[in-house]
Order: sequence, then structure tokens, then C-alpha cells
Amino acid sequence: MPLAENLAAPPQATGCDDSCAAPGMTADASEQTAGLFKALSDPVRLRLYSRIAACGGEICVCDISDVGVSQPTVSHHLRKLRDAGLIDCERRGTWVYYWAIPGALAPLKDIGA
Amino acid sequence: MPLAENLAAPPQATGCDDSCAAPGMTADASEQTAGLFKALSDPVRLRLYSRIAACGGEICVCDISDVGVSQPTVSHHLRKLRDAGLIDCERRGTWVYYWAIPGALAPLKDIGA
DNA sequence: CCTCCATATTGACAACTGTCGATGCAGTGC
DNA sequence: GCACTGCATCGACAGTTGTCAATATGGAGG
Repeated sequence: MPLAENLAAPPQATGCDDSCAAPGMTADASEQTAGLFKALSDPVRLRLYSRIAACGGEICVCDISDVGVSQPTVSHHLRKLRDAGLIDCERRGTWVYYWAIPGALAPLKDIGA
Repeated sequence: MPLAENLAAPPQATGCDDSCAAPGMTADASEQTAGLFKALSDPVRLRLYSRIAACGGEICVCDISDVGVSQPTVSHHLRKLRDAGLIDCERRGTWVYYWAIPGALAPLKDIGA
């Protein structure tokens, strides 16, 4: 990564009135939290998660598959949500049930939402 | 805020125990809210917005440009945040000042964050 | 066993995204 | 006028993403 990692000239007498030197969040925290946002940044995934979360308990895949995309695509999005740690699932006989992991959205509150 | 109004799933006798017919959110709402999530789904954008929002007031671009990417890339991300309605800016002489738009993150609360 | 059924995985493709260097454009100051 | 500075835009590129058809998997029931 040959880009400017020393772009921040420390003394940096910018001249502008930097009355607000806000710290923001660390690079690590932004990476992690951005992953949560990315998991919910697709309309289909957002609808899937919203239905799973609004359920409160567990819900069968077959009850949330009518979101307008093909079955493999639904499965793909559910996996993304699972990889992000937002939901979990369990196979029970023929069907697979999903539920929202409590507290998974906690880092989002730090943004100011 | 419109969370769920007309996603009434048809009777759909799936066979699985659909004890939880959660409505979730509408397609329109998911499109709009997913746009907000997408705007914050990049680590660089998240850090930029976090610094602007944590500031409270307005902050000069030159004070938040040390995020590890080139200047055009910073400008690109700031425009994305602006297009998403999260921030706004104003040129004042040589420098450009940004601030967070209050309440822009309100739809995120409907998800459960 | 063999056939359904519900879900997951694979492979392939177009579309989008983040990034950079080069350039443009508006203000400032000489 | 001219040069300089801060920021935005352009053009191009590699990497990622969403989508589907085809196929695989794994349980249920004959």
C-alpha cells in the first residue's frame, strides 16, 4: 500500500479554524462496525433480517423466502447475515429455522443512531 | 416511521410450523433504509461520518482527511455521504466545512439498533 | 432403495464500488 | 494579471457484489 500514510503532517498548521478536533472512531472499530452496516446494506438482506428480528423467536426459511429473488439468492443472503453474526440457524427435520442473535446490533448505537 | 404495513403474507400452507408470521418491512422502506446502511458500510466513510457527527458542529475537510486514503478518495466518500443525506457542506472562502444532518439516522432505529 | 422436498453450494456473469493519478475549478494573496 | 492552495471531478483499473441456472445435500416417506 504505497499510498500516503504520512499525509497527516503532525504540526499541520492548516490555517482553518479547527475548533472541532473530533476523535471519531479507531480504524479497527470502523472495520468491524462497517461490516455490520454492509451486512444490512442490501434491500433483500434488510427485509430478511427485519422479518427474522421482528419475529422475536425463530422462523422457517420458507416463511421469509417471498422477497422477490430466487431461492439460491435468498440462501446466499442468509449466509451473509450469518457470517456477519447477525443471525444463526438450525436444521430441524426438513426445514431450517433462523433467529436473530440478540445484541448483535449493539455497535450500531455508537454511531449516534 | 413506516416499519411494516402491507407485507401480509398470503395463507401459504407451507407445512412448516409458521407460528411466527413476522411482517418485516415494506420493499420501499427496505430500499430507502438500505441506502443509509450502504452509505456507512465502508470503513473510511464510517470514520469520516463518525468524526463529523462526533464533532457536533461543523468541521473542515482538512481536519478529517487523515484517514489513510488519497484526497480524491476522501472527496468521493464525502459525496456519497452527502448523497445519502447524512451530511451537508458549505464552502467558506478557501475551505469547505461539513456537518451531520440531525435525525438522518432515525430510520436505523426501526431495525432494532 | 428410491423419489420427493427444502435448503445449500457452485459456477458464471454483469453491475457496482473503492481506489488512484491527472486534471479542473474556485478563492486567496502577491 | 499570475501563482498557489484546498477541494471536486474525471477516467481508468482491479476487486467485490448480487443474481441466476444448474447441481448437490440431506432428511422424510413410500
